Amino acid sequence: MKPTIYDIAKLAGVSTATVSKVFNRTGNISEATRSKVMRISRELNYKPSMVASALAGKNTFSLGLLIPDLVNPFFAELARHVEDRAHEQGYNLIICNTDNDLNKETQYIQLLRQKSVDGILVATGVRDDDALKELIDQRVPVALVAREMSVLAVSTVLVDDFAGGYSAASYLLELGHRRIGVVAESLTVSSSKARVKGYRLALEEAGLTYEEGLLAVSDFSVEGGKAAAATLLQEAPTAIFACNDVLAIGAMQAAKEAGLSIPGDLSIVGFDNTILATITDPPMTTIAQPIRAMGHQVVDLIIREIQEDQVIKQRVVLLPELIKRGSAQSRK
Amino acid sequence: MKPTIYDIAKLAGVSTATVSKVFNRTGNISEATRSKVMRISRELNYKPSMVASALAGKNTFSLGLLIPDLVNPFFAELARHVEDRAHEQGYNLIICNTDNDLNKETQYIQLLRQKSVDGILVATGVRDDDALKELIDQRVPVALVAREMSVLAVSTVLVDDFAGGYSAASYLLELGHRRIGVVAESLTVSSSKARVKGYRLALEEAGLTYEEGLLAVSDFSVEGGKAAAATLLQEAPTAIFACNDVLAIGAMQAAKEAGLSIPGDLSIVGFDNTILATITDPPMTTIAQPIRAMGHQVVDLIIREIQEDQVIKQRVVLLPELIKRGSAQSRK
DNA sequence: GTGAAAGCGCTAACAC
DNA sequence: GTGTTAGCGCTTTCAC
Repeated sequence: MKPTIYDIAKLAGVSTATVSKVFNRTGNISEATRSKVMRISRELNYKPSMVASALAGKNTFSLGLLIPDLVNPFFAELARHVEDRAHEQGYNLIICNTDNDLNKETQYIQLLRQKSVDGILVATGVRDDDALKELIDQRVPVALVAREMSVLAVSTVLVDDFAGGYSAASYLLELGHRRIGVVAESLTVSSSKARVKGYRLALEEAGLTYEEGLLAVSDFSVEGGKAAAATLLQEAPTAIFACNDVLAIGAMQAAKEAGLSIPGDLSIVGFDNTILATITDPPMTTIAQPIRAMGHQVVDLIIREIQEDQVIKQRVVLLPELIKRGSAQSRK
Repeated sequence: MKPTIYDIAKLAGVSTATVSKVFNRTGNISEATRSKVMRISRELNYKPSMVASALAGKNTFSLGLLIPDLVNPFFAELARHVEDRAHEQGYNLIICNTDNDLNKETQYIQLLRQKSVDGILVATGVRDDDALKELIDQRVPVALVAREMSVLAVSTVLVDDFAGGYSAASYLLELGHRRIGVVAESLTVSSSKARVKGYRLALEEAGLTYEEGLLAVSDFSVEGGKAAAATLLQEAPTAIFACNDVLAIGAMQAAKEAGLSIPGDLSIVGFDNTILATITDPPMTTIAQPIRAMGHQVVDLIIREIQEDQVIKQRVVLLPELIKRGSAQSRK
């Protein structure tokens, strides 16, 4: 049987309160009893049960992370950095893949609450999420990352998607492109929408009119991106801005299949700067999100909310950065 | 304040035992009281606390998953499928990235135990792991996935790595290649070692001698694979078998940098069949692991161990499959 | 079919 | 500096 605090107390000849205090470094304990308790604990290989401790009023030291899909390298990288930071701070991460499905999201939130996680990190793009609102009403620590929910007072860490879209389009414009297609993920996802808006503004500032025909919407997959880009190609663009690296890869494939060389015949700019962008041929020019920084910041934010009871919510907007590699060049 | 079982009991005019029974569908409860309890619960939005329930002797319904790194698409995909299956069965997943670092692994195992997870899934390649042995001694449900530990009696799900290496090399041999390099991940990782052994046997069966010079060891990264392949190239191989897709991508990059065309001048075969293999140019010929099946099976295995107290441990070996795409062809 | 009560392992007043 | 004790929210045995 696993030893409990009682076993340690008995063997060390002290009370459970004392044992508890040495493990929590609370109260005032003499060095002598402290080391005795520690010795006995080590001998019995005693480790305090976090579930008992949680029930007795302390934290569970676990965080929930709601993301669409780990297979998406952007979210895998985000999850990795979130987990790293959480672990550094003594928290564990419960991962929940929602596929941006409202039902799944609601279900997971429910579960996480029953498990009494200390906070919930939300990176899924579901809009209009009552379960989320409820959480916030009930003062459960929540923070958004890489997504937005303007109506809610909730701490948020994201990249300036609008600026990213703007900068992608501006760069392409600078290179002399005039017919620039855009392949977007579902426009119901806030980040995707903002990127397209940024793109649109850059075009309009350059005196071009935004054409519906140059926008193709896709689900999140290489195949989707490929199909979307293929339809776009009929409009004879000289460049394509894809709202994430996965879609950009689809676009690259579509171009190759259409016999177009990249960047010779078609320039492509992606978004995210995941591992994917480094392995394409040519390497992908893309808008980098500071994924690591986002992960760290959002964890720090939520932990502050957990520990202090009256914090000022904040919205951290990080700036994306254009990474020039080989998939975009001057228009011939 | 969140409602507790006492609140429900009081309002429903029954005892807490009764409420507990209706939520657990145990004992015999009249339809009348059942529905009354349910109604009140719904009105108060009552959800049983899993931490209290766990302390009172039930499961926590959470599993730990130890993996090297979520950024590695193979493990991201594995984690996704594991999470899916776990969720289907009512379990949550706590993800732990160990970077194959023994210290981190030990630390995580410790933490997971303190959190009283119901079982621990191990996909990291750390050898000789005392913490793991201890777990098994203490009858904590443990299962290995995509890794091996022959000395231990522990349920395992993996692919036949040896057969995979053999089949990769055989295919290349069949295509007429005679000088086949191999780039491996650290040979301390069981799966990697087995793949190289399979490769070696295929060579020897074909009457070739295994040359040390044709083996390059790399860390797990595109750059590592690239560097390893670059040294290999000096031995003028006509084909390279890379022990995973990430390394294969590195090899493709090295080849291109050396002015070699793929598959014209150099054939390349990878391993894993992650999303990466589909996006290279040319698409990568690789050995597919049935990642989804592995994830599902290992979850089912561990849940059986959790629920039944006397189970026969088993070792499930799935067969890898050669996926022919464009990165390997007949030797000219 | 339902309830009383002990107990899961720990924490935090409060008393000494 | 250390101990007593009353919970935390639930499960479960046993009695009715």
